Amino acid sequence: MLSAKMEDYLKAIYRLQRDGDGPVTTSALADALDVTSPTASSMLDTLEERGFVEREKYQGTRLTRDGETVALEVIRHHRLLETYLTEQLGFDWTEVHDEADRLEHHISEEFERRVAAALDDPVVDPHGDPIPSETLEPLDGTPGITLAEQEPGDVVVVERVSDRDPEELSYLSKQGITPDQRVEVLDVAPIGMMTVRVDGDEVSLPDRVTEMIQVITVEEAEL
Amino acid sequence: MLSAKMEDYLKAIYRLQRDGDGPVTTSALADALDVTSPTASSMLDTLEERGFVEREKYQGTRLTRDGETVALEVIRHHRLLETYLTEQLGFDWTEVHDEADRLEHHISEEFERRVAAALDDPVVDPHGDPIPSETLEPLDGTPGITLAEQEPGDVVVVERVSDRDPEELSYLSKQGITPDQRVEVLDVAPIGMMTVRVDGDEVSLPDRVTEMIQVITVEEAEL
DNA sequence: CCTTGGCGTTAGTTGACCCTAATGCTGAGC
DNA sequence: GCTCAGCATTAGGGTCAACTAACGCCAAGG
Ligand SMILES: [Mn+2]
Ligand SMILES: [Mn+2]
Ligand SMILES: [Mn+2]
Ligand SMILES: [Mn+2]
Repeated sequence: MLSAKMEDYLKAIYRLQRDGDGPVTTSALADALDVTSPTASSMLDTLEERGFVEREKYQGTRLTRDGETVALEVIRHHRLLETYLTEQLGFDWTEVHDEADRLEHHISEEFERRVAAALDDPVVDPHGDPIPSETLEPLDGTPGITLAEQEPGDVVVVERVSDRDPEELSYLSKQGITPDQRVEVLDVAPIGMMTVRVDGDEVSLPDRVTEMIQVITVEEAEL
Repeated sequence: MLSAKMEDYLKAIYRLQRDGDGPVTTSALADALDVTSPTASSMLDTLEERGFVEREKYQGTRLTRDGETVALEVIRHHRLLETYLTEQLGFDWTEVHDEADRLEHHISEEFERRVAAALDDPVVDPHGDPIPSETLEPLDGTPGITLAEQEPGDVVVVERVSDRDPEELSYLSKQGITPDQRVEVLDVAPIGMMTVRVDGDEVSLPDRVTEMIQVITVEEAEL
């Protein structure tokens, strides 16, 4: 069987592969997982041996279909758990990430099925992230538009908010920036910052944050 | 922090200490955890070093107050999880043990609180086992009466059914032997077996099973 | 084309958790 | 009081997943 760590590696490779272009470098992976390169490198050996990744020496790593399936499975667990903790157990949706990040490795398929059923088979989690189906079909990999790309006067609707940093997430939530929220861009400062209007209030956000907020047009949102 | 294994050791020592009389022998512990004696012995060294157990060389092991607290914590997690899985997620109560046995080591205190609240702070789990309080007060250690001790003609009410063996549990459940069920002893055979009437049906059970079924008198049950 | 800095891999170490084989203790029966 | 069986501990090893230190590759700049 796979250890929790191995699942974390596969999940991280999946993300990096989706966000970047070519194969995933060892150091990017090490960075994402907060381990040293040698540690990542030797784990990659193991994962290759078991058929979850393919590597070209010095040239980076790609997931095999098996590896992608495992990654999608873990992501499904994670997002179902976040949804469940939020909607059924009353967790604040800014606080669920760590809990889901641990439990995703420890629940059974039966647990997964029951949770999905209790939630009526949801297709997105509370951050707006898509939940892989039970059959683990690959997710649509097209990047989507971010708030950072918008210009003054543009009005868009928040689709997804990254859940990487709980503090950031909590702050955004307090400012009213959550999925389905309508946002108007007021000003783009040349110092890597943007001011938007949300629910009547003005909020300023640095680029590193607006880049993590995925949006759709108002027209798309009405569908 | 404590590993899942360490928690399992402490839980096992707690049980053996409660069921037996004196300190827990290394081989009994090894048996319970399905490891060899040397393995158990060296884990006990570690647990002693960390202050969770006290040992007298060759004379056995006892939990310290800290060790008991950890054991109670894990047992609380286990029993809350079993109750939650059964009552809120629709698991069959014969199938929850393994799931709870893994998850008990991985849920946060926040998760524990939310689950307890969702269940209205239950005091017994679906097998009839008492759930330690949030403050982890020691549980009442008095043994209780078992079905095995009853004689023909006695009528009692099931209080607790052991959840150690899922198959056994499933069989008993199918026969209607669950907490709060009234049972009449019809016959005690001299070959280590007993026949009882449950809900109109006759059921025969070997001693090793009736010893694991804790009962109370009909009068006690009415309180 | 050769150097050099950065990244990747290899080698060796550690800690957790398991094993088997050998040795040490203890108490019950002679 | 001695013996010996049974249990406990010690010794020695293995695997897994992390680490640090050392070494190898490679591409960009001189
Ligand atoms: Mn998340
Ligand atoms: Mn799954
Ligand atoms: Mn149980
Ligand atoms: Mn707890």
